[in-house]
Amino acid sequence: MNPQQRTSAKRMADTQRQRLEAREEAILIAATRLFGESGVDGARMAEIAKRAAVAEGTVYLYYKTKHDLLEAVVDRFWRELTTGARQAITPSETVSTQLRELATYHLRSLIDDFKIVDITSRARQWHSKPSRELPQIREYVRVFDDIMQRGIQSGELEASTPIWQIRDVFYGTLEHSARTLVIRNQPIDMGVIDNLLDLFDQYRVVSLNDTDEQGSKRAVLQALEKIEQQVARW
Amino acid sequence: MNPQQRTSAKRMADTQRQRLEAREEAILIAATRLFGESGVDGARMAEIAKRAAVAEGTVYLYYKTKHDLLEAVVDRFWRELTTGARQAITPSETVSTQLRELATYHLRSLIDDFKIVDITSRARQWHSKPSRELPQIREYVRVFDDIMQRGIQSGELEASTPIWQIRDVFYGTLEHSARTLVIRNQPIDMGVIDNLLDLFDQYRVVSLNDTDEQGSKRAVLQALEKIEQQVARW
DNA sequence: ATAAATAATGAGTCATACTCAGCAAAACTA
DNA sequence: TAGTTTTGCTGAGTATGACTCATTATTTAT
Repeated sequence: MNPQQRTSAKRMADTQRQRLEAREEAILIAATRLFGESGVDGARMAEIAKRAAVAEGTVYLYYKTKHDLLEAVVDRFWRELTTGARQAITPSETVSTQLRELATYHLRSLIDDFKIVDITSRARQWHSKPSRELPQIREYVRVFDDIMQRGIQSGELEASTPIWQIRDVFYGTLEHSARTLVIRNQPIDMGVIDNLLDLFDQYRVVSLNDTDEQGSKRAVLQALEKIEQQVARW
Repeated sequence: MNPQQRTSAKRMADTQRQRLEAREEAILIAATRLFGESGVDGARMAEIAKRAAVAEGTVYLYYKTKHDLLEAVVDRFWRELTTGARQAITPSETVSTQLRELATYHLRSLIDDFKIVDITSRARQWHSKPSRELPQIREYVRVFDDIMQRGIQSGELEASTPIWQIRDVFYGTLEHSARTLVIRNQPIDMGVIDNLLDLFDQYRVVSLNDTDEQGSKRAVLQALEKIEQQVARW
């Protein structure tokens, strides 16, 4: 085989690979659309194939089952969300502002693409197998963790509460709020984000000085109540 | 028709109605079990019928479709959860304690019956129809609202944040935390509840300002007294 | 140009949610 | 209590839609 031929063959192989990837992408997009329109159960594999301009059997060359396809759709969605979230955050900003940026982006996305978000839970369920977290969601969640980590390292945030608990407050609240808003057919409500971030003040390191009399008292009170809770347990 | 006969007929009608209800209940229980074991897609209508000791066709006399049955299962679950939650709350206790009781009960239930909780989202989805809240969940949520309402009326809680936003923090956080714990195969973690209730302090009307020095002191004193009471008990 | 390997097709298979004609039991009538 | 009507139950049968695979088409290798 001379170099000329090898180059040619390689280029061909490349375009072929691109063709395959384009086909896979087309199927994924068609599935995303139809799942959104008709729900997972309402979506017919035949229709997905038709919209992707392939034969029904072809879909099965790329995705072994309907559930596999569903997983791929959901995975892709969260991957794109991760990219979007990272872009929505201003690197130079304070931790608190970054959290606000992330919260806003997240809530808006959840509302806009609520159908896909709703379908996410389906992807986690596979017959009797235990519910697991999808890899791409774990990746998405890291965007939050990174911000928090930075806050802790800079001394802006206290590190006494496990980060996963704070994370669950953050994402749990936003997801629930998104559902509430969608069900009520309301647009994004910044009040939700203001409220959430007010709560997050609690994780801020506040020093007990004269200039913050209220904060001091609150801190003392909270400390006492924590003791009370501990004692109450035993 | 003499009274004797009417009574007899009525009694028969009653026992007949009971029989029907027992059958319906049997189907519901069989479905709950199997949905939990095998997931919604893994559960076969034939198997549900078999476990309920009825013919497959009979199931369809009580529930028009599998999805209907699913809805009934989920509805029943949340109805029982509502009863349990109301029982878990001590009427004479403070708002803050009641919230803790509810949070603990809720988190524990979510973890114990995670399978059914996970299935709840399926009941909301019906092909392309928009996601809606199930009636019984709306009822369940009232347990929380009632506590909050009482807190606002007694002046213990401030009313500036819309109650639904606070509710979303509460349930959203607990649901997310439950998922985290289940996925990690961990038992209930009281830290989650402590953290959540610490956050809820923000909604408490604590007059920690100059103009109400007494109120501040009273709050601190009350906290100390609670500790004293707890310690006295042990 | 030809063979080998890889990709695509869609008619056919199979599992299962759901139906319905026939049967059984209960309720009513006299 | 026998006959009649009404109500409830049954499970074999149907329709649908996910998935398969023998065949055909396209690409790669020589």
